[in-house]
Amino acid sequence: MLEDVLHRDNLNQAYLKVVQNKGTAGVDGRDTTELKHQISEEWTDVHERLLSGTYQPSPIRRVKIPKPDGGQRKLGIPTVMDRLIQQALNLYLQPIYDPAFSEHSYGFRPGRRAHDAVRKAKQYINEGYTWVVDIDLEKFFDTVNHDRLMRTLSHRIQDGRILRIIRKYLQAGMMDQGVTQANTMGTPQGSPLSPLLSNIVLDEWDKEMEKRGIRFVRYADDCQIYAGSRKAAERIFRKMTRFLEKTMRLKVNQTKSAVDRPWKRKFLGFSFTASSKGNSKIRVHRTSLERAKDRIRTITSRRWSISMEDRIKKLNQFLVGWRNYFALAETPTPFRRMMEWIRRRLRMIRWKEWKTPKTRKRKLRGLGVSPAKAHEWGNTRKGYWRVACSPILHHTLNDAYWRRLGLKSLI
DNA sequence: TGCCCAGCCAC
RNA sequence: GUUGUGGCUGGGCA
Ligand SMILES: Nc1ncnc2c1ncn2[C@H]1C[C@H](O)[C@@H](COP(=O)(O)OP(=O)(O)OP(=O)(O)O)O1
Ligand SMILES: [Mg+2]
Repeated sequence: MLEDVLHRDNLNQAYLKVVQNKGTAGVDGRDTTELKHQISEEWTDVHERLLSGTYQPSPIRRVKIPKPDGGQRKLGIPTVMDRLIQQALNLYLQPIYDPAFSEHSYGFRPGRRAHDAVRKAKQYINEGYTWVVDIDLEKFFDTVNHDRLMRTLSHRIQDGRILRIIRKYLQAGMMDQGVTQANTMGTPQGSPLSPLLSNIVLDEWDKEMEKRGIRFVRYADDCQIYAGSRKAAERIFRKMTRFLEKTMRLKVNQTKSAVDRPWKRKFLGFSFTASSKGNSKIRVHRTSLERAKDRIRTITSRRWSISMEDRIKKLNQFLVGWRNYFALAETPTPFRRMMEWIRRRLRMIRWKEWKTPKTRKRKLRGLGVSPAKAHEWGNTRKGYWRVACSPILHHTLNDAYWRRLGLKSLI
């Protein structure tokens, strides 16, 4: 019921999410800090029009951002008011739809992690299904068919007012450089409701695969299907391509999709080691490792004026976060070599704040080092480095290392 | 247990 | 200039 969507508690939660996301303004130029004020001024009117079915959402704002593969991602940013309403719809619809989704679907779903999807994939491979049909959809969100989506929504949602609001959001159009344009397909990349809608769309595909007893793992539009032979995999690929394009009206991305061995493919940032004895292991895919190196290069770039301490803090929090996700890998990631590489890069930077022994000693004292030790270590750059910076980097490798040096905390 | 902040990853 | 969903890590507050 629409009244449940617009209930105080639901709206309050939706409001908090919009504000805490700290996103930027939509076409009306109002940002999240103004939302409270905007609600107090406009909500009674908006609420009225939502109930009477005369609410008209604003068009989305087009923003293009670079994709990791070099392409462009076209974001569609709704106004904060529309984000609030969509958050409320999402909070209401998520618990209705999510429990009915497939066990093998992992993307955009509460309580489900990419790690579980990768573990499941590994299990299939080690059960002997060593051929994979790797399917990715082309411009997935942008190609979602409105009529099909609305029809599937109408199966579970009785309240026609909710359906009409969702349809209005799908048809809200976009505004680019002052020109508004209507749109006939797709759900905006950047709308709070889009991820759930996309899962509602692809749930039909999940059900189709389950009906055929296919072993698969899906994360958003990235689906891995496992088979025992190349022939079987290719047959599934043809069947699924036909299903997706003919009956679902979506497009299979020919350059990103393929039938191959799992260890030749990337899935959620990981890949696998080759094995014919059911002994494949999870490893970090090289492109993910390259992206990490790129990030480190920019943090340790000489052209970036930032204090050494801040640089190391940034580096450390990146490495800790990065490693946390990729710790799932079972092959030893070359962390030690990476650390050496990072240290070499940092040493090449001329840090002017450490020019004199005096400033170095004062810093060490501030870190809780005894006067005698501060004198000893602060005299040389090398000594300062070893005590004040190196342990932080080492910390990501070995927690015991810097405790040994008698430093409690640098961060 | 709840809330807030910073960040990382997937899509 | 960068939206969204979901997950996770670290820190802080009571
Ligand atoms: N940063 C993001 N913000 C919002 N939505 C996103 C973001 N990244 C991915 N998505 C959503 C929208 C995409 O259509 C969907 C699948 O991602 P992805 O396959 O990388 O792109 P895509 O399917 O739109 O283009 P491509 O043709 O390159 O596959 O996930
Ligand atoms: Mg895609």
